[in-house]
Amino acid sequence: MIDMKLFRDNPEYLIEACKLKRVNIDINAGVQLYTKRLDIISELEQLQARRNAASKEVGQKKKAGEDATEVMEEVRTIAGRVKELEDNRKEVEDSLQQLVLSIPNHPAADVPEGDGENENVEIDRWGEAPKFSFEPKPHWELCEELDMIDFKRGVKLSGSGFILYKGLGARLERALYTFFLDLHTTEHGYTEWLPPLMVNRDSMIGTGQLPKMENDMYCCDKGDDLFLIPTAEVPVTNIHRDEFLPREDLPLYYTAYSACFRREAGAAGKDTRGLLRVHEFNKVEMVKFVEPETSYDELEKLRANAETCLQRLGLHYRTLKLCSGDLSFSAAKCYDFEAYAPGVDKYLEVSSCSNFEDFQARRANIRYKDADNKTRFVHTLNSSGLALPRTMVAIIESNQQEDGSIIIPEVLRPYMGGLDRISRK
RNA sequence: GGAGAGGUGGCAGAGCGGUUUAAUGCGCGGGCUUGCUAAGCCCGUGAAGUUUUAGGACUUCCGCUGGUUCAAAUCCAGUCCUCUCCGCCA
Repeated sequence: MIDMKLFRDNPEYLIEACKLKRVNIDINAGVQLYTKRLDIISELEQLQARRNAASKEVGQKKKAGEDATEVMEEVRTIAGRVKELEDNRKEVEDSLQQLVLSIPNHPAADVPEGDGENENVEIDRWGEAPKFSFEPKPHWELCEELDMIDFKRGVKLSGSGFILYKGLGARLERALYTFFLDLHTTEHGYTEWLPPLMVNRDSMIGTGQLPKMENDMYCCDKGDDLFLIPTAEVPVTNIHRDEFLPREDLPLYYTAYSACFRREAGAAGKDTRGLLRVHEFNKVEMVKFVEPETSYDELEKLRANAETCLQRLGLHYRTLKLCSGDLSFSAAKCYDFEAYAPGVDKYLEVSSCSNFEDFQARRANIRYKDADNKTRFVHTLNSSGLALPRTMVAIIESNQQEDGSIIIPEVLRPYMGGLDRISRK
């Protein structure tokens, strides 16, 4: 249940959040609903108090053998009015709930204000773009030539945006997510999970995909009301939904590999060639549950963990700090990492690294007791580490040779049976 | 899919229409006493909300949603989940 207090405490804050995130919502309507709700509750509680007392009185009178009809009649009258008020209350709370769920998180103070991706700020670059003595090819050509991906049959099976990996292509995919998982579990201190790929509605609301993004989610609605996860963030963050976390367990570091499913509604035709934008892809995700005071330090550590993935693979990349208008619905602050792919000559987003503060914890009701034994919401964070298709693009295009072969990054070779290059047959 | 059993506080587990103000135990917190690989005793101990200068007061919550009743943890219906057995099946 969302914290309704938001309305009373600081509507201006919510209005500002909507403005910065470029979301159009009438907060004042919510404030009115909130006030109305308080009035209803106030009358309701007085009546309930009287009813409880009177009911007890009936019991006592009956036990003493006295006549209780008068009190019984009073309770009956009260019960009618109570029913009426409860109906009103439910109606008001449903509307309010709907509104509260559609308010985005407020951006952190150091997030630049801006409209969209053009106003994101590049804050760092690592490595250098590879140089070629020949014209580098795009990955879709290389993958076809090296028999790594069967694009045509993938389309036959499921439609555009579904990838059929083959041979060493499939092996490289497996090598990549295995490498990431090993890195996070052995060097970065994360616990590995393997979650369900379908989750219920409560889970989708908990992390903030619903209600806003319902159109972008694959839904299995043959009476099941289940959704295919768009990221492992959803099941992994919801592991602790409706739970109290022992303070001594914090911070919790979780990682999970999963397939991810996105309808990408409205994105057709835009940078969709090859592996650039697909409906189903593999990803390794990192999720943290931390005490609020530490969450921005944890964000920097998380960021370093994600960057380690790119650095070990030897990929040139840049780091962006997202502006308010490009931040996701749930995020307070977010870094994007974009790997350079020379074949398409583009920087491709391979990871998003976000602090959600208590936004998801409020929706998913994830709490802990602080040092003063006060009940508080934890802060949640997550980062891809990494999303595979575009990482694959960057690896393939960056490591291509004039003869059309691809050099396999050293860290992946143990996962490729020692193979150091993928060549034409 | 069929049949049965069950879902109560951090945990275990009573209660099965009206002093339930949810027993009792464990755990946890505080205090006292005594010291010999320790224990004993006492007190306290769920969440959300409203209200009060304070102490406190009030409401809601016994899986969830409805219903019956003057009154529901307790009765009824639906639903979700767990367990046992049967069936089917990778």
